[in-house]
Amino acid sequence: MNQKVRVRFAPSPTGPLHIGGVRTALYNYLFARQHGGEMILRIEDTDSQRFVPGAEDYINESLAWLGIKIDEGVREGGQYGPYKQSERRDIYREHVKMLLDAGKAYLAFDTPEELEAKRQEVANFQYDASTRLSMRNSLSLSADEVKALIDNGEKYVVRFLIEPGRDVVVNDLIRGKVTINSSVLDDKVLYKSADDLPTYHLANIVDDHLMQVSHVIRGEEWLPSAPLHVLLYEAFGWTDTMPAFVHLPLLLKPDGKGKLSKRDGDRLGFPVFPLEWHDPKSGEISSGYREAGYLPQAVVNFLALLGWNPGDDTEIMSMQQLIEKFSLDHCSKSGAKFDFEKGKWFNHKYLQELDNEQLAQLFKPVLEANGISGYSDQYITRVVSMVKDRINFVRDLWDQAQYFFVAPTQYEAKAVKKRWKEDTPQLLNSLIDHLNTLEDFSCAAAEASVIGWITDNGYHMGNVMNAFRLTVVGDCKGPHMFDITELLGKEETIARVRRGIENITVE
RNA sequence: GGCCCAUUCGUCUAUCGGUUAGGACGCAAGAUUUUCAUUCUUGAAAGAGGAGUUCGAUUCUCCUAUGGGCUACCA
Repeated sequence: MNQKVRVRFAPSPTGPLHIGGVRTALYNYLFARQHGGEMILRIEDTDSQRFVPGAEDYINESLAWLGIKIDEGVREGGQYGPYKQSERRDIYREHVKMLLDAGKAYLAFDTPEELEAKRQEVANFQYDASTRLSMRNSLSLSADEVKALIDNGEKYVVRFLIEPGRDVVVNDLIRGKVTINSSVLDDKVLYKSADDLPTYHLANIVDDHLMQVSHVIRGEEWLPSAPLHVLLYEAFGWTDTMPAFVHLPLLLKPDGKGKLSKRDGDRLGFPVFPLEWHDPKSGEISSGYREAGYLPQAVVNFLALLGWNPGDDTEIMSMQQLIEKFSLDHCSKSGAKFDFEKGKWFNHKYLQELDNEQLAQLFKPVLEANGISGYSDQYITRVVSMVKDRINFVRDLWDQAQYFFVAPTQYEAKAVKKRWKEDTPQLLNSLIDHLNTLEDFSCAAAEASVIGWITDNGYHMGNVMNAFRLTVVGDCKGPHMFDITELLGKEETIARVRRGIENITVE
């Protein structure tokens, strides 16, 4: 590859960035970084009807959260700007004129209503070589008629004139050669006079060319229009510098059919957006990975492996490692069903790699939300160190560790039934007596002493320890018992055992 | 309907003509543990179907089936 690698991520600000879009951005980023190239963020706001306020900020914030860095864009600047298509009208007008002058495009005056009527009337109607002469356009109308229409202020569109009967070849880097006959393509609308804006197809080609994009890496939904894009490069005479095309397989619904959509998240209970999104119009809130407790590195790692693999069994990879290992050769061709369970596992793995101190800091807001305050960082850090291996999300820490902050007031029914026998209160009372004699309440000392006491008296280890745990924790679960009591301290431990004896009753 | 793309365990995937078809998630069992979880070990689990090409096909070709995408003055 002698050309400088320049890729772009070109979302449309019509709503929150979809997780599939995030993956496309990620692959672009990995590819660019690996080749020492540049990554452009271009805002494709050519549909004035669907523009959503806040969507652009959302895109920026999402990419930043995930660690996908942009080299050129609206915020970052760059020498090929503007990077927002609505600010490039002059450029598009100029290029539309080039095609018009070369006879490779024409004006069409058919109204949306007329087109709709035509589609009703003719099955599989397509605006192409076989039908264009029967429509109202600069090919079927005389020059005078066209001029009159324009002078009269009639709205028109510019359509690309497609020559039928040609096999157009798209050389896709992960699929190989894809051939489509130009006869199945329609004369696509390139520009709309109504809002003085191009459509995706024109803007895309012009911008990619002007911004010197070397590789167009996008979703598979664009594959059918790739031949059109090739034809457009030809029409402009840019074939020599045409970028390479890469169409990524889609992210599919975990269960049913079709590609992953906004609704699936709500339906199946997992986010499909990187960040929580508040829809400005409907007020509807869609959950995001960040708010659901995911670490950005986990999301990146998980997403990277949905459609690509490193060629070996490595699964846990940092962004840097992904950049080093990424390869188009190892991208799969078929769509990947979204496996939320595996996503959880990745988050679990990444959580384990965090320092206890870092995790403690993440835990603090959760504690506060549960009305807990006044604990030292050391205390929280020790709690975290004991329970971290059993969590998938930061918020799970509360379920696993709340007894370190609040004494149990309820006792798990199943555990009580299994572990609370008639002689348990009596047993625990003598345990209290023994605990009271302890000078050293540290884990090792307390454990040695209590176990000695149990064996000396011939008690059953399981009976004593489980009942003990039940009173202190509220359930028969949790880390090593004497680690808990050491942190809780002698007084609190004994108080809890006492309370347990008073409150636990067998049905 | 038309056009295009795809098809290996339930899921994500490895294999680039010769393998006991490998790994991971999930699931199951066992070990460890005073509990739960972690961890460890083990197990069940796949080449859509049919024709070719070949000494030999999961791998190459074709057909069928199935899945997906596109078919807008949306991207």
